Amino acid sequence: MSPTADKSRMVSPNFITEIIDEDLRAGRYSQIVTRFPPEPNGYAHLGHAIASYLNYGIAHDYGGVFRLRMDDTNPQTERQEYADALIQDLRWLGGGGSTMRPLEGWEWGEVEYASDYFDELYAMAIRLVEKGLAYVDSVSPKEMAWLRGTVDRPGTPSLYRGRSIAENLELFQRMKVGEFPTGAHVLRAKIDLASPNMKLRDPVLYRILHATHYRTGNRWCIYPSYDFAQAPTDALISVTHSLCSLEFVDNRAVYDWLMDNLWEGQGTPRPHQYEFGRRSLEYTVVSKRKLLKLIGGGYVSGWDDPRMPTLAGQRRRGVTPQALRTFAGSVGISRTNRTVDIALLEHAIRDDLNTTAPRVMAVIRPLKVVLTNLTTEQILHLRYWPEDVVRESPDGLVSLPGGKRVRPEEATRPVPLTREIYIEAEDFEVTPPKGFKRFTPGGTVRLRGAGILHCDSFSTNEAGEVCELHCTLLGHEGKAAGVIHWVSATQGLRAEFRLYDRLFRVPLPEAEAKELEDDEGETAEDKDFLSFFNPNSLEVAHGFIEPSVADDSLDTRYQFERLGYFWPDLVDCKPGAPVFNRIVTLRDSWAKETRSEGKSRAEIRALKEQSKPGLEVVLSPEQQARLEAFKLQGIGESDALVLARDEKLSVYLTEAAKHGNLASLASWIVNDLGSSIREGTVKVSPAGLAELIKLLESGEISTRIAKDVLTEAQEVGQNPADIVSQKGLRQMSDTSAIAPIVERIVAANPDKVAAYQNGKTGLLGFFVGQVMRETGGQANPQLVQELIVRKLSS
RNA sequence: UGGGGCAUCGUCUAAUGGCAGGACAACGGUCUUUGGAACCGUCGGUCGUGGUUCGAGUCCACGUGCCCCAGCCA
Repeated sequence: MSPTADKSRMVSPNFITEIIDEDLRAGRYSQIVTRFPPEPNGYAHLGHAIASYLNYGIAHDYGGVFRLRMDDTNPQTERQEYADALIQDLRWLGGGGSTMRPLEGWEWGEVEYASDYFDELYAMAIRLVEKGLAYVDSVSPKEMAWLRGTVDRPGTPSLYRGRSIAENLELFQRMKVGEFPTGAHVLRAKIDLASPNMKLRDPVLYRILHATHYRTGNRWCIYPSYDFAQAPTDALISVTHSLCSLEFVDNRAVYDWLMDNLWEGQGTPRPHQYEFGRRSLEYTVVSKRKLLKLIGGGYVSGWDDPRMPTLAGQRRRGVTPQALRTFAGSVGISRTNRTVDIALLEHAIRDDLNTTAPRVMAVIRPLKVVLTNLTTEQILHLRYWPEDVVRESPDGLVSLPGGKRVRPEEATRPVPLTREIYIEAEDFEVTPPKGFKRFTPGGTVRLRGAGILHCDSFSTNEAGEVCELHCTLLGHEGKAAGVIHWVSATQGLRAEFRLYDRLFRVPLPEAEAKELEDDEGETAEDKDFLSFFNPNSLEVAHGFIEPSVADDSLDTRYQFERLGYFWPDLVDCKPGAPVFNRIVTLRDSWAKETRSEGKSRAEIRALKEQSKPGLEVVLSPEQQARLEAFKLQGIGESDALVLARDEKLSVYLTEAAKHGNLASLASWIVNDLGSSIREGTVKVSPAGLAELIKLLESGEISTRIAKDVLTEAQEVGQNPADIVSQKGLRQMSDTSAIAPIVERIVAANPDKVAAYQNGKTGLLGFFVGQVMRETGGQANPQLVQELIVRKLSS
C-alpha cells in the first residue's frame, strides 16, 4: 500500500494506528488489547473477515492481545450453531487452510462470551442504580418511543423516572428473579431526555426476556442491551481500543458515560471506542436479511453456496484464507463507508493461487478431434509448473498436488495422448474473428505438450454445428500463433464443472434497487435487489479432465490451463463422479465484451448532482449594518461577512482593535482563532493577539512564525509575544544569510533542479520548504522564494 | 426536520501547510508452448465557490452530495 509500509505489518498505518502510537507514546496503555465481537445470529461473511482482520492485525502489529468475544445478549436470535460456525470460520480465516504457505494462524486465548459476564454486568447495573444514575421504567415500548420525542422534539420524562433509589433497587431485583412478564419493565440510564443525540435519551440498559439462552439457559430472564454489554465487557476483558463500524458513532457518548460512571477509580485504564467505515463488495450483498432472501427464494443452495459472500461459501468455492487476508489488508481502513472493486478480491485470489496451484488440463465444453496419423498411444510426461513459477520459487522447489515440495524436474504427471482427444469447443472457429489465435479449418495450432496440429477437415451435425475435427499431428518443431489445451477422449475422466460468476448483474444491486423505488414509487418488496440477481451466476458444464487427478488428494487446487483455478466440491464430489468448482477465471486480456450493465458509482453520483442553486446568506438588519461598517474599515468582503454574522467574533475583534489595527486583526480572528472563539475555548486574549500582530507588522517576525506561535499559544495558554521573546524568534531577512542556504539546497538536488527547469514548477514549494526547514521556519519566505526563482532561472 | 459522520484517479488508499504518490482496473508494448504469470510504459484524481498564505488536498467561510440516529436489535 503506502511506500513506507512495513512488510511485517498486517495493517497499513491508518487513523487508528496513529491514535495507538500516541497512546503508547503518552504511556496511557502498556499493552494493546483489541477484540472482535460478532453476534452469533448468522454466519461470518466478508465484512466479518475485514473487521476481524483489522482487530487481529492491530493486536499483532503492536505485540498485543486479540480476543474473540461472542456478543450474545439476545437469546431470541442467537444459537450455539452460529457461535460454533463463527469460531470455525474465523480459525479457518486465520489459518493456513490448504494453502502451502507458512502458517500465520490467528491465536486467541479462550473464546470470550458476553454471557459469561452477566453476573458482573448485573452488579454494575446495581451500582448505577445506587448512584441514582439508572431507573426502572414501566411504560410500554410504544409509549417509550413516544416519550423519547423525535429528532426535532425533545423527549419527556416518563411517570417513573423519579422513582427512589430504594424502589428502583427493589424492582430491578424483582425483574431479575422473574416476577414480571417479558417487556413489563426495563432498566434505563438516567442521562438526558432532551439531548440532540437520540442515543443519550435514557438508553435501555436491561430488558426482561423470558427466553432460553443457548449458554445460560434459564438462569437469567433479564438481558443487557447492546450499549450496556459493550463498554463494561470491553473493560472487564481489558480491551484498550474498541473498534466498531461507523453506525455506532452516536453510541460512543453512551460508552463514555458508562465508563465515566462505572470505571473511575478502578486502577486499570478504561477502553475507548473508535469507529471505522464499513467495506462492502461490488456485485454482492452481505446483510443477513438479504442473504436469507437469496436462500429462501432458492436463488442459492444455502449459506455455503460458493457464490455466497459468506466465509463458508468462499471456503467451499476454494478461495484460500491467505487470499482473503491479502484482500482485507489491501482494502485498508478509513472513516468512510466504501464499496470495493471486486477485481481487488479476484486479484488477491489469483495472486495466491498462481504460485500454489499446479497446472493440469481439463476440457469443459468438449469437441472431438481425431488425430489421423497417430497410430500408437503415447504417455507424455508433462510438467505441473510453468518455467516462470519454477524460476521465482524462493526455495527452488515446487509443489505436487498433495502439497509435497519437490525439485522441478520431479514435478511431472503422466498424460495419455490417444488417437481421439477433446479440445475446447470455443478454441475452434470456422469463421474466426479478427485477431483469433486458435484453431481454424486448414490452420495450425499448438496442442499443449503434444506438438503442432493441422486441421485437415471438420464435420458438422444436422444443426450445422461443428462436431468433429480430423487433424494431423505434426512434430514439436515449428511455430503456431496459439496454444490450446486438450484431454484424451478415451482415458480422460468425465467430470462436472461448476462455473461461478458474479451473484448480481450490477455492481451495486442495493443502490439500483433504491433507484427503482425512488423513480417508480415501487417499494423494496415489489422489486428489490433480487431483480438484479444474475441468472448466469452458476453454469454447470460436463466435460473431461486428465486422469492424473484421480490419484490426487481431494483438497487440491489446480489451475486448469487457460480456463481458471478449480478444486473439487467437497460436498458433492463422489468417487468416480468428480465435481469441480471454478474458484476464479484467469485474467482474459482478449476480453470480448464488458458484461457489466449497471451504472457505475460515478454515474449514480452524477445523476444526483443536479445541484440546486446555493442560497444567499440572509443577514439581519444589525448584521447588515455591521458588515457595511467592517467593509468601510478595510476588512475584506469574505472576512467581514463571517465577522458580521458572528456576535462572539465581532466582540473579540472590537476588543482586540483597542490594541491594534482592526483590518489586519480581522483575518487572523476569522481564519486562525474562529473556531476556538466560537467554542469558547480560546486561550489567546484579544490584547495578546494584537501584540503579536504588531510584531508581525513591524517585520520582526514572519507570518509563518506568527502562525506557529499562535498555535502554540492556543495549546499551552501562554501569551504569544512571550513565546516569541522566550524562543528568540526573529525573521531572517538578510539576503547574505539566506543565499548560501539556497545555494546549498539547489546544489544538493540537481535532479529536482532539472525537473523544475523542464516545467515542473510545483517543485518551487519543495525548495522553499527545504530552506524553511533548515532555518527553523525563521527565514522570510517571500525572500526565500525570490532567491530560489532567481537562482533556478539563471 | 435536530444531532452526528463523511467526501483525493473508474475503485481502494497515501500525502499531518512545501514534488498529489501507490495498488487494482483499463489501455499499449516486451516476453511467453497458458490470450496466464512476469517486466516496461500510458491514461487518469483533490465535490463546488470564495477567503487566508510566499505556498492549500490539508486552515477559514458558504454551498452541494452521501451515510447514521427517533428497537425493550446489534
